[in-house]
Amino acid sequence: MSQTVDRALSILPLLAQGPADLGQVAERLGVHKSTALRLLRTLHEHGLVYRQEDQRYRLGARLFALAQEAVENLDVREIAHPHLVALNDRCGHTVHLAVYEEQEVLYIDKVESRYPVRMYSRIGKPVAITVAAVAKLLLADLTEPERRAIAEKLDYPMYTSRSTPDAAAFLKELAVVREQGWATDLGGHEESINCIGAPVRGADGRVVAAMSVSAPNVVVTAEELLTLLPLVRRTAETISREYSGTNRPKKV
Amino acid sequence: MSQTVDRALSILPLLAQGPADLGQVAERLGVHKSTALRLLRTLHEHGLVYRQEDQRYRLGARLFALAQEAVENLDVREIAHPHLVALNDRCGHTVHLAVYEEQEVLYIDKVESRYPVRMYSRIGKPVAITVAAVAKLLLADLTEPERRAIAEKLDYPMYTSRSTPDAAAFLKELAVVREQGWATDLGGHEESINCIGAPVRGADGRVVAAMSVSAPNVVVTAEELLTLLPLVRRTAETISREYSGTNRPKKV
DNA sequence: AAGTTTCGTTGCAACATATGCAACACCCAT
DNA sequence: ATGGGTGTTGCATATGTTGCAACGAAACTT
Repeated sequence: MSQTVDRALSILPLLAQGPADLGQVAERLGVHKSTALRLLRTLHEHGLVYRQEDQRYRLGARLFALAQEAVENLDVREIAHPHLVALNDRCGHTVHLAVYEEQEVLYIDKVESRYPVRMYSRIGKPVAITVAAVAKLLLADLTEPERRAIAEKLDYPMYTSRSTPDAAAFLKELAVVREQGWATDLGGHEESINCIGAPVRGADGRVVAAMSVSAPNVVVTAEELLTLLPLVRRTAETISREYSGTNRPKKV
Repeated sequence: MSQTVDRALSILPLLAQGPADLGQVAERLGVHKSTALRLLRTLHEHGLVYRQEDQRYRLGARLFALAQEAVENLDVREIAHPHLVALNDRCGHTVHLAVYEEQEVLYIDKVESRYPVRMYSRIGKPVAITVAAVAKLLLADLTEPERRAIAEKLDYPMYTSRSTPDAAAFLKELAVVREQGWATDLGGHEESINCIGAPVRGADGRVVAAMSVSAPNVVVTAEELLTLLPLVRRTAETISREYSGTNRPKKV
């Protein structure tokens, strides 16, 4: 763990929230302005940070290029995408694809129902890990000690009265999900939104990604949403088959 | 310029080419293995780098998350987006939005005609700078010495027989674009694809982004596409107005 | 199975490098 | 003019980073 690099990298999420000037960066990093300046300069040279005309800093172009390459290396996404679209065509609801990476669950694709162009809205943002259907699916596939370790490290915010309250309940839920091969989130994150999900598996049977369909209560009830379960599971299995079949052995 | 940070950041483009193990990273950085290890660890803690099962490193999904968050905060894009969609609704063709940054032109938004969900495909990727209509528009707005400096640094790949052949031709084209306030790419990148574009200007009149409409020959001829020019220019002007109007004075 | 190579990891001492300070330069407002 | 607000530079100190060498573990050979 390198202190200097650590500080420099801490600037990135800070700037992701919006442009900031030198003083703000220094303050939020807890370092002297001159130090912040030099770190920013280095980031700037690598194109990760951009300096706009008012001299404030924000994230730069190269970061986007890198991110693009990073996501291209996730070939699950490419394979899954057309199937997610097809699913969206049939049911009309929002479809998500997520992966587990380093103690986090991240959406890597999304097809939205009403506003097809508003796709970016949440991709890349960390998922509410204790309640989301995709998170349960991904965590349920870890080994028992891993699950336990993570469950105990997590916070359990009560987004709603139906949110997972604590580690014990979470582990129990994971066991259920693990056995039944699918997962739900019924109003656990937002009171009026329900969600059903299924796992995408690699050739060795391990879960490499998870997909879900979300819809608000006002459109369909939880019961109606659950009738889509076979369709969702079938889609996930189709993706799994294609992913395990056409792929080079060692990936993601 | 911080050496430590500089080395750490140099790892990212290196990994963008594909996964690498510790030894490879150390060698290509020209540092000792232990040094590379510590740098990688720091990158890892910030999620920029992911360690796959065979212990090799690759770019992490967090990068994607950061970029995503940053893109959301780019307000040109937010303001322009609905107008791009409206334009797409009317003409049916692919619509692009691009910005210039640090010697590069990048697409930051795209509304595609046939495959509305395939939006991600190229966003964030550098544009073919010597031929694309949006690139001409963005570069044409720079000062004369800047244009000359860039034009001389560029390569001029002959994608097709109509591609811009050299710096002289490029500068001449920029002068034309600058004066007429719009640009075209008629088969300069791909033989069968034509493109027309217009600039988005900020409060001070400077070009902050450029938009374009693209369509293949088989759908509409170049002449037919040109009839859309007034519509495209009007859209760009609408975005410009909204952008300069509702915003605090100093912004990208 | 034992030997051998390869790769990742750790502790440590020496050095190089990042740090905070203080002073300067600059712009905008009063 | 003058004051507060920026961003920027040179410098001496010491903090943090570096390479080394040795360890451990796993993979491959024999």
